[in-house]
Amino acid sequence: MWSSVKSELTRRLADRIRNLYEVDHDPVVEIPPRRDLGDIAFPAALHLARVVKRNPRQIATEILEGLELPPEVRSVEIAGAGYLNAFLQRSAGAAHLLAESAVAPSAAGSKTVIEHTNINPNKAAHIGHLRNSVLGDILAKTLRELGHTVEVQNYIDDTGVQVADVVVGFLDIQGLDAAAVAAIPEPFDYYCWDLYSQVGRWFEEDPERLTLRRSTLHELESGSGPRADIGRLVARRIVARHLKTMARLDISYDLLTHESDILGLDFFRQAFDRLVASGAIHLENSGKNEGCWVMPLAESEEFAGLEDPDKVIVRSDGTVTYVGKDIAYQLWKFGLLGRDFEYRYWDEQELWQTTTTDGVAKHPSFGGAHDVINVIDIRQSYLQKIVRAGLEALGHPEAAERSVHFAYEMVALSTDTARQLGYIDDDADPDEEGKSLEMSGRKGVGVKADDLMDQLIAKAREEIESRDRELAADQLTQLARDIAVAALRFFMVKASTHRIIAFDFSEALSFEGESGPYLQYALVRAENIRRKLAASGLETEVAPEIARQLPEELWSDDLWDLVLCAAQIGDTLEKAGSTLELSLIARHALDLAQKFNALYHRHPMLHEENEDLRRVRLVATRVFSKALMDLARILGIPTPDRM
RNA sequence: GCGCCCGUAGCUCAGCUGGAUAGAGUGUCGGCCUCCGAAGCCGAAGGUCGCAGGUUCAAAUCCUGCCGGGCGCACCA
Repeated sequence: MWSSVKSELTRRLADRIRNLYEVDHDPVVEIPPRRDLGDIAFPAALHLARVVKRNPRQIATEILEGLELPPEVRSVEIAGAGYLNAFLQRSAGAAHLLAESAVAPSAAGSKTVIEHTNINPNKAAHIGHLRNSVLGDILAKTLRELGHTVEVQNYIDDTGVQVADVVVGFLDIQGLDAAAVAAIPEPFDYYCWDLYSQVGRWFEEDPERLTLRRSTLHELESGSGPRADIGRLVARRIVARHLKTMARLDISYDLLTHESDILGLDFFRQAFDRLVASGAIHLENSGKNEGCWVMPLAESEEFAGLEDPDKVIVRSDGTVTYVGKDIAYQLWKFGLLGRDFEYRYWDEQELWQTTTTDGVAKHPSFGGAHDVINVIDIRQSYLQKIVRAGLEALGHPEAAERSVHFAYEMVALSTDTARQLGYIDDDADPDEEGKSLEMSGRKGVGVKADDLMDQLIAKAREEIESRDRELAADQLTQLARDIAVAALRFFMVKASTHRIIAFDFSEALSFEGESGPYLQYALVRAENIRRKLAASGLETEVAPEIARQLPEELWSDDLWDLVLCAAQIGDTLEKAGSTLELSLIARHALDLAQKFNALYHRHPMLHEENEDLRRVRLVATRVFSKALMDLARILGIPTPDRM
């Protein structure tokens, strides 16, 4: 009803304006700041003042005169400088929201591939990775809600430099063989976290040692030899850990795609031949890129001003850069490569993954997307542009157009947190005061995702226990987890994508104010009211037909404001989906919860004698719960009924 | 050097395609648990919207130029 009444009013207004002034005007829709001003505002008269050369209020009067109102609209008034403000039928509007969801799938079901997480399989996941995974997961849920078919892929860079470095650590520093690496106890990803930063220092001590990285990288790419064996082992063990970490946050995937399979199945060779044939890349015969296959970017406006106008796709030693492999992968995602992976099911992890040779005959169909969204931090914008340029060069401008880079800013550590963890000395340079510290897997600087989860769960448990909730042990465990998940996911999604998050322990561990638990608490209260109503033998539900008949004047502005806020969640999801600004969903959820919590103290239900008034309040509460449950589901925030 | 992002209350941030008294959270101070759960609510204090121009009936919002901070421009990803 919300969107239909908006568009109907807009249409009638546009008609009226055309008849009156013979101009085509597309009326802007706004929401007035207060309910006493109205529910939908049209500043059309203000915009027309210049064209029509008349006082806005006068124009508004002329438009309003003879404007036929849709049945959902009670009245339209002129306000302020010349706003046309519509007031909706409140009982009817609320009844409508009781009967139907405020979210209507709009997409036609076309397939979207979302790539997210993509953590290098050589160390534990840290909170920066969590931002990626949480955003990717919420994006997938949002698009599904809007009617898209979504396939989530987690790309495993198991043949890259980062894995190579850990292999060097095991083999050349620690002198371990594959069996010994396999025998290292869990948490294996924590072990590698330390080893990886150790390798970095080891290389710095003697740059000659970098030849070991090079030869390891070669072996990883060819897939045979002791270094390749250890590489595979490391990648598999780490990925298993990452999946477990993500599962704690209810994040899962449809498919793991391995870079090694892109190489093993000659995906890159396929793409390479086409890149050469199309002239998109050429072999450099001189200069600093001598012996490399490069993609010239100088002519493209998008890449203007680069220090080096060429991007290396194949290194002089014959190995392929990440971008090269990613072009092949991107082609496959669109079904444009002309070949497919083999697939097998990873039983322990319960998900499909690509493979090179031992695939099974029966598997779901993967790839072949209409749209592709890559969730990757903003620092990789340059590389993502090159991937798009590659698609374009290969004659797929439409695929390039539908390749979206969902870029988000980094997670850094706040000064306080960095100091707590010992990354900054207490007597550090005063100039550094107040500056956040960038995390670095290479340097071993960061907060591990599992550590944060553990702390959140412990804190939640403490909070619950302090309240004497009389829960069984397993209920307490479950609830502590639910609250921790809510806190963490909300923390990651409430920030705008273009903002750097300065991660601060005290802020992340707060369950008050703008937090996930705040949302849960509002829902718990709403549910609790219904339990109490039931216990008193009162009705806990109002049928839409009854709600429609409730006296209009019982709707106070504040109660109606909550309903109107709930009516708009569909708009927010649409906007979040189209702009990739998922924080809008979090903000809207907060807005709902804040409004409800405020009403909660002003409009008691149990002790209200007037049956109709009680019903109006119950309707508002039900509409609120439904809307916030919808948003919580999309945000991946669990909704316990007690806490 | 070129490109992108940020600069709004002590701190962390909202503020949508210009529009109705610049809003939250947190912190500080003061209230509210014989009354549907105080992880909550109510109130107070707190802002030259980085600076300077410009466009406009109207600018935190658009344009230009500065200043301050961050990031990118690898044979790492």
